[in-house]
Amino acid sequence: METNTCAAALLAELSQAKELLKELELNLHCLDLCKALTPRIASSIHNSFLMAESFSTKAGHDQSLFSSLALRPRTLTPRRRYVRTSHARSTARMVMEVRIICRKSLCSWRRQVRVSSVAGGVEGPGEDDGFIWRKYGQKEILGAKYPSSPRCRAYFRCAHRDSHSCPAKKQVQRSDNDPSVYDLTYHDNHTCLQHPGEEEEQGGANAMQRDQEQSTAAAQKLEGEEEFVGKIAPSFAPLEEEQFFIPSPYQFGGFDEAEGSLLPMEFDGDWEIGLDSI
DNA sequence: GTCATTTGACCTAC
DNA sequence: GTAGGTCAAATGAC
Repeated sequence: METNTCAAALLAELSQAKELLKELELNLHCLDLCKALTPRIASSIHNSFLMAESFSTKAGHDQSLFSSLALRPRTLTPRRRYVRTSHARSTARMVMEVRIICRKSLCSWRRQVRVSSVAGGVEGPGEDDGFIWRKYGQKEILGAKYPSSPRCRAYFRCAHRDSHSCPAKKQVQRSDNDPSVYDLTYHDNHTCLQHPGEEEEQGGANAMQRDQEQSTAAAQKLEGEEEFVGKIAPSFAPLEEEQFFIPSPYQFGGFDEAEGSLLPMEFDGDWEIGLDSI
């Protein structure tokens, strides 16, 4: 594919993702619409990454996507940087927005859980999502609105982190707007349910069944008893800098329509615009 | 004795 | 320098 054609296709895909995200932002109050939009956005972003990856692989590092964005080296010092043209700037802004959205909306997500006043402490709802968590830290948070409440955020990781290398984590913090509401921020998905470890394999069907039951219970909890608020709204903070860098490899998530859940996937493409690491 | 939690220290990004 | 996130030794519960 010719360079300009590749760039145009990528820009079109990114534009579509941006439009879908705007639509999502406007309809955050409508859960059904959000659910419908999310896989379309994830698909569009995924396609963009695939395009960029194949583009980059085909054209080579310095002559790849970013040369088509009219990025030109200002200096050939060990930390090469690029000065962007206006066209490149708008394109780069789009890429950066997608990156922010990937990080904020797909790698992590947040929901709020209303609990009774009986439940005290920053742990709040505890293990009510059906997963087993281990607390590994607690931190005081500045500027909390309710000084009487525990002004801290508790950090939990999946209890199967060691045995299954499960990366799932969550943060629990009392909401500033309503002390009876806890903000739960999740990072990464559970892999322990999808990849049973050695002890389950040795233990046979019982352990597998237990995991499946736990998974089902968790799903029922998520759908039923708790108040789903939505994913973190994407941020579109204006870019002030003339230069920017995108780290690589970059971890982002994808929406599995069949599973109805967010799945982590590793992007290992070349997205170093600034070549900062050279 | 084992395991989970607590909490101060440390690390890293901004 | 500061704040957020993580580590790991100490502590407590069973």
